[in-house]
Amino acid sequence: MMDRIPIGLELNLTSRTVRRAFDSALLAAGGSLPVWLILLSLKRGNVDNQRELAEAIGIRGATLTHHLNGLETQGVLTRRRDPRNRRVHIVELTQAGEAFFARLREAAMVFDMRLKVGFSDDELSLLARGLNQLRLNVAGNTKEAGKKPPLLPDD
Amino acid sequence: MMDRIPIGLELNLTSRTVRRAFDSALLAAGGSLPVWLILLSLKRGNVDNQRELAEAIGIRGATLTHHLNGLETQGVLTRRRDPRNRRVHIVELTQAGEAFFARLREAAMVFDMRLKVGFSDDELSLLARGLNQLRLNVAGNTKEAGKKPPLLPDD
DNA sequence: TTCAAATTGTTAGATGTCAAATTGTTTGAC
DNA sequence: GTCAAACAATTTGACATCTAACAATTTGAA
Repeated sequence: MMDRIPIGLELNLTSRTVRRAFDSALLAAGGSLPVWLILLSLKRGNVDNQRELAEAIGIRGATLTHHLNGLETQGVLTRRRDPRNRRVHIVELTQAGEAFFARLREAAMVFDMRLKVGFSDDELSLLARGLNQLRLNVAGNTKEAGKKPPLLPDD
Repeated sequence: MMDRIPIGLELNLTSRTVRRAFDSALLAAGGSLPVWLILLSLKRGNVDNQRELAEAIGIRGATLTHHLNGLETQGVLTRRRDPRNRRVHIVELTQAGEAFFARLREAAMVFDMRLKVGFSDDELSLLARGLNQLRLNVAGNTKEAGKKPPLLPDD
């Protein structure tokens, strides 16, 4: 009812602020946000190719290529053609890459603790669900917009 | 308790996805996200100088200067020195700028409706408060981290 | 078998963003 | 009055990101 700042603006400002703080924390460990996201996704092993990797972290394939070039030059990872499908590049961490990942993970874990201050488990879940709904609402197909179960009980 | 995706990753992915969709909507109206944020903040009239304007929309002063240069070249706005404090630039929309703003506002309002689908007023408030808390948690001074009132009633 | 369409990744060119250094202005201490 | 410090904005040089166009490969249908 009351006039509210559009949720999109709120999201944008929060994301920029949090990202800047996180980036600064990673910088102290020699990394950056996109690099961390790439290494984390690779270690999780739940992506099969660069297209999926790029989508998982919210960047375009071209941008991913750019970062992979840099990381390969630094000796953090290697790329080789998948013999079973030569369109695909198999991306693998080197030993140095593993050590680098461990260092960044330290910084990321510390930051995550700081970010969650003041949130209960339920509140965190709810926030995550809200964010997820925003994402669904702008997804290409309008199928998932306006999901079934309300986020809060309907008293 | 259960393993959860870090809220920072969730925030990052959501923000990128939503931003891309919004940017695309603004592009159809001849604008972009940073341009829209600048014009909106100027129209609201709650910032006194470029430093405050940049902070309000979450970019750095240098980035703002860059956009203002472009907008001034396009004839959307003018800059002149404040005679009472010649360090300050007074930024004003031209008539063409007002028309441009009106066009972008149309697109922004349509998008905001789409983004809010499935959210009740209370849910939207809660989401905004959660985002605000994240912002406080990474703010330079740790004073506001871990605020008093819980986001959800403590049953 | 062959070839058009789909898929994967890269390149090229443009824009958005930032930190650091710089220019001009104001403020405050003396 | 003078000058150092703070302040507002700009410039510079670097990265991050995007879209569009492209090259190589795979797939599927005739």
